[in-house]
Amino acid sequence: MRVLDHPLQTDRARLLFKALADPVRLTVIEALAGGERCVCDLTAELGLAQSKLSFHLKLLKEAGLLESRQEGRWVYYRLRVEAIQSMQNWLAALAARCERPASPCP
Amino acid sequence: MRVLDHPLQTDRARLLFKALADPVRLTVIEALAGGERCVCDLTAELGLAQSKLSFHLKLLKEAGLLESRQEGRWVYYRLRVEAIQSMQNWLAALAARCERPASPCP
DNA sequence: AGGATAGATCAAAATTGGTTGATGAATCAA
DNA sequence: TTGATTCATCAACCAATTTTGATCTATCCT
Repeated sequence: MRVLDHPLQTDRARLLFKALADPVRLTVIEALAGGERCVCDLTAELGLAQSKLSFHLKLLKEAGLLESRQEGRWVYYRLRVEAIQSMQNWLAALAARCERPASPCP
Repeated sequence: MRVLDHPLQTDRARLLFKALADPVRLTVIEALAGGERCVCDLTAELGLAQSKLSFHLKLLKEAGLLESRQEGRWVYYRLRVEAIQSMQNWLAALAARCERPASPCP
């Protein structure tokens, strides 16, 4: 991995972390871990105002954590497992760098 | 895992994600992935105002991502790999739930 | 002791984020 | 076509975070 690749990767990771840094969005994520759901379903189950849920769904989608498909009047959202894997990979790379032999002897 | 355990775990994860959801803090994290550093070192290397860096270091430490030790006038910060592992674990659990056989047949 | 340096803390200003209620677009059913 | 339903969008408001510059504490050196 070149050094200059890193900032981009990191910024992408940052957007993913930011997307998960909110209680409402985490609730949505956990609800969707069980599988695809339509918006009205989520609204009811989570007891959220419709515009509020819509706001967070959009944000999660833009971050790459969700994808959606329309079916008639309904819109179904689901988790993108690849996004979760990206985060895992980023964290794994970070952890790996921490395990390094440490700096040259003093 | 009981259902009621979950909110706590999730909220802890949320705080970690939040801590990583900032460009300055990610820069700090990456700098510390190379090993322990003193504050003045980081200030110089990252070109940050001292109070600004101090603010973010405190936040990262409170989130459990960093720990520090004082040596004379200097304070050294380092990454807590356990925190990174916590995040990895949380994500792995989430990903595992996504792989489920999906809901009962329709 | 006196001066210099490292770092933490604080309050005010600036910025960013989230919520709310209203409105709009698309789909469907009658 | 009309009315109902689902969802997205918008602007105004409110709340949380971040930045900045100043001040404070502790440690060290002379």
